[in-house]
Amino acid sequence: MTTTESPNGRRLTTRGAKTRARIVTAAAELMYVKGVGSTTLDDVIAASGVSKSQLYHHFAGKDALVRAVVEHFGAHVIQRERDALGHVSTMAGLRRWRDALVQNNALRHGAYGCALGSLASEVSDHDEIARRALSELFAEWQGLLVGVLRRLQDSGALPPEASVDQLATGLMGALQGGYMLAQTARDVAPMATSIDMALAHIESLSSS
Amino acid sequence: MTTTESPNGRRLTTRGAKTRARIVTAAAELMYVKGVGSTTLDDVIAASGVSKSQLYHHFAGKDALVRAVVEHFGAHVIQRERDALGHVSTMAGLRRWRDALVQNNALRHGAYGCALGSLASEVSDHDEIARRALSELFAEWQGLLVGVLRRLQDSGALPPEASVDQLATGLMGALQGGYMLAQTARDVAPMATSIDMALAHIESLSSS
DNA sequence: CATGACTTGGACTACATAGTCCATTTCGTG
DNA sequence: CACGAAATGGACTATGTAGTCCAAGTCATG
Repeated sequence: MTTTESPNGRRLTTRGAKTRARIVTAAAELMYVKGVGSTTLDDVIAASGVSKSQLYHHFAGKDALVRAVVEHFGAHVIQRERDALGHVSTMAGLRRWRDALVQNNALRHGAYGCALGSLASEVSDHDEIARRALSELFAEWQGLLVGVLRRLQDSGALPPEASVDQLATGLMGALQGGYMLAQTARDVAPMATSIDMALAHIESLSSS
Repeated sequence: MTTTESPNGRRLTTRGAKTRARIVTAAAELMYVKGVGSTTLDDVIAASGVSKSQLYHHFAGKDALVRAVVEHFGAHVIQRERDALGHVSTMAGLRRWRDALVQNNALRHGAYGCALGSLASEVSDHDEIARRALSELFAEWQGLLVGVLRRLQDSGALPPEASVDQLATGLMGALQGGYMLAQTARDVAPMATSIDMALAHIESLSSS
């Protein structure tokens, strides 16, 4: 078994890394489904099958675990969105992206919302560090949208004077608001409608 | 002192009603600022200056109190929005409505989000009854927006074929998403941008 | 003004949960 | 193989929180 240097200089065996990963994935799943507040450390222990001392060995406390979960979801979502948006350069591609998000959410009747959005609204009042991390993740996500819009602009599908930053912000807002309405209504329809309106607006700019 | 009949047939003196109201307003304030999860009943007792037995006399438990808070905020928000939107019949009026919401939120650097939205994302996983109440409140709010859009339609500012229901959903999504982004970024700018995009889209429909 | 129901105060209990501690096991390294 | 550091197991403590209980006070009503 090899050992690797962790960022803070502590040694960490692959076994330890595996344990840490098991804790984070179990915690992430629970916090996504039940919410951060009603996920207890005992829940995490039971779900991951590790002992309490392992958890406290790897994390200073619940806040540290929550921050690790934020990073975990952040990496996952950004990766997913990078794959989904990285090479999109047409309105049709953007609509396929919309379809994928909506259909993925429809599987659960919109019950759980966006992983990052749910974390954000639950955590940002309470943990300044986590709030900032989430804020940067949203910015990164939005940056991917900016990339798409720029490519649209390059291909002439969007006029050069359009403010891609503002459009990306609006699209992000529609997406997150849609998730939230869907979660409350237990129905994906408002999410679809909300994103559609943003996309329709972006598309309408080309013909004006 | 007069007594009134409460809905469930129990007698309730005006003194009792006053106590109940004090509990709800204190709980609402705390839950808005700190979140539902991290507001304890002891917090509510301390803030409202009532005793524990009073709280349990008026409410079956924390869930019941949360539901009362939902109703409280619901009545407040719907009242505010009815005043703000009830007679709006122009795009300019809609923009003034936007300005009021944004400016009101700017006072707190967007720290707390929408009262109903924050409650919704925290409660809807946990309490089905509260979730439904919030869902209906959103529908009512959206109904007010539908009213405005219909008046816009009547005055010719919006074409008859426009789907006011979908536009209202999109506007609601942009609003809620904007609140959320603002809350996470501690900056109202994304909220303003998000709503602006929705309004721009609505306005653009008239000239197409 | 007497009565009983409504209202109030606050101590008390039961329990869940965060966090601590130390003995034991596993594993990399010389 | 021997040693020490990392990793692990699980019991234990402290504390915060929801919820209970009963005695005392207040008020509408006859």
